[in-house]
Amino acid sequence: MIDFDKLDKTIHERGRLSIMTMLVSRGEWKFQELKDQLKMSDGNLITHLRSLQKAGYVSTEKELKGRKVTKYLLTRSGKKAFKGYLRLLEQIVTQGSS
Amino acid sequence: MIDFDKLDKTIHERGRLSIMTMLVSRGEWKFQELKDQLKMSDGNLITHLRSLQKAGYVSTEKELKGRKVTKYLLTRSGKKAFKGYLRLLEQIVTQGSS
DNA sequence: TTTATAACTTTGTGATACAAAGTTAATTCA
DNA sequence: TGAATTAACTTTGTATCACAAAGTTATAAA
Repeated sequence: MIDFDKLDKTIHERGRLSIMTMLVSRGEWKFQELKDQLKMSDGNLITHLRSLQKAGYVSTEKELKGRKVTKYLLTRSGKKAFKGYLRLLEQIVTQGSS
Repeated sequence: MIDFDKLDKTIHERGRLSIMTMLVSRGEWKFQELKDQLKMSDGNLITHLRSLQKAGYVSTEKELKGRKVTKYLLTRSGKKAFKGYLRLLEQIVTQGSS
């Protein structure tokens, strides 16, 4: 039996899942890029990013030169948590396809 | 890019995802069996089952003889929707593992 | 006919997704 | 220089929803 208690709720929510998937597929994303790709409102996006930061999954880098730009990236812990999440997805896919 | 808009919210929620995964792995489940396996309260379980029924994903069978027992099973449409959902999960897993 | 059980329904609470509008700081342009 | 623009927020309000707990109904066993 799959242990659904282990399903990470922070990652599982659609908005944050899409963010995590982007961050894992490419190292860094600017706030604006995430917003454009994911078509979220500022408020919604920042709130999800804050949840992910609060969970320790995401960190930021500010560009000191030029325009005010914030880049978001996965932490080591974020990568690990996402890997664990993916393992659970795999179990679901496997069980659902058998 | 994965289209997260296509992610079926009815299925994606943890409780209902666990129900759907059970139903696809074995044809029929009694209410009591689901409750025992998933450790949900009556109210929570029935509410999720109702949502799934409302979406047309789940149907019921009542035993006419003996005790009052209700069995739950996937509809054709539920199987199809779940397959679509799994395809999206596969995309996430693939993208996340590359 | 009392008791027990399955399958509900109802109600209340707390969490949260999301949009919209407002704020702040820095940069560019007139 | 200062007005306008832009990025990155914060705040606020709403609507949804997960979940638990307690109450209801119908059936069956004792």
